[in-house]
Amino acid sequence: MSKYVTKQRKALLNFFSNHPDEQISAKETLENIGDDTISLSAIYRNLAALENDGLLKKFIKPGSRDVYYQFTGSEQCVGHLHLSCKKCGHTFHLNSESAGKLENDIRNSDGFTLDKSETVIYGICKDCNKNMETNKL
Amino acid sequence: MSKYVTKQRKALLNFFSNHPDEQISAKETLENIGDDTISLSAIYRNLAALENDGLLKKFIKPGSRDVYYQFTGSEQCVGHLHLSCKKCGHTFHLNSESAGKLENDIRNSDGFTLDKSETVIYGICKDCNKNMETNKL
DNA sequence: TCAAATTTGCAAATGATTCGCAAATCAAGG
DNA sequence: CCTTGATTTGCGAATCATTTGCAAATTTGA
Repeated sequence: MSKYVTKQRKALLNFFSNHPDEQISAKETLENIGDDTISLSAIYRNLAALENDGLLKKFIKPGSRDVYYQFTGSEQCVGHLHLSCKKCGHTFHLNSESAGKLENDIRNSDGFTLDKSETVIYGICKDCNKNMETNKL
Repeated sequence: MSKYVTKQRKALLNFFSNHPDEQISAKETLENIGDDTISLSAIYRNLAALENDGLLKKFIKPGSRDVYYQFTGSEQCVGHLHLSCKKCGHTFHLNSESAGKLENDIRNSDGFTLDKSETVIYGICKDCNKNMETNKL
């Protein structure tokens, strides 16, 4: 898809590789990159290209109206299923054993082939669960 | 949240209960309801209310720019994890045994509590897998 | 260094979603 | 059934993110 390596694309990929698992909006990526010679259009076009290449996930957080992006093309992300906490917003990786089991279960019972790079599992993370317990007492 | 049962809300809920697992945009729900005395505003407000009540999932399909809604409050849906096929767009329920295993695995290994009603698992369904095989030969 | 292909910035266009407000509808009680 | 206060609606205007057209700038490979 993308043929030329431009400053804009480099900046974007550089940002994502320094912020693995960050879930972020288009505008926020630009703000974070902080280079005002880069336009929002370029950001949008590059995000679309990355998504097209399967390196980027695009989604809405439950309850939010905003569109978020998350890079899934980095070494540390490839092959992992993502868990996203609805409370704190942090992202975690499902351990590969459980992920493998799920993958097999789904394939065997439903003939369904899981796409790890597209899937986000929502719920409440360990810490947030703890905090909710604590605050209840 | 919602206090009054209005015609608009009834129509929306009626549509969803007749179309379990349908993934559909706001505008499409209105077109499907086909009552031109109902406004898009009302649709949006009711969709937001349902989402707020946890009866509706809101998401973007990979590759698409549109926002889709899926009712998760019906009997047949409650407690099921959804599988969404990236090819044909159909939705399936993960069998409850696999879903239960996944839920336990995630909780035991990561302390993460799965939210079934928010999560959509993406991949390729059985039939589409078959077709892809067939067309390859 | 040159030319063709690609990408960019800008500003304008698009399109979905939200919002304000007066009018219509709803639920509950008399 | 009426009446009344609370809630919801429809409308049209306002927002706001995203896309697009096009000329200029950048990139790549020869």
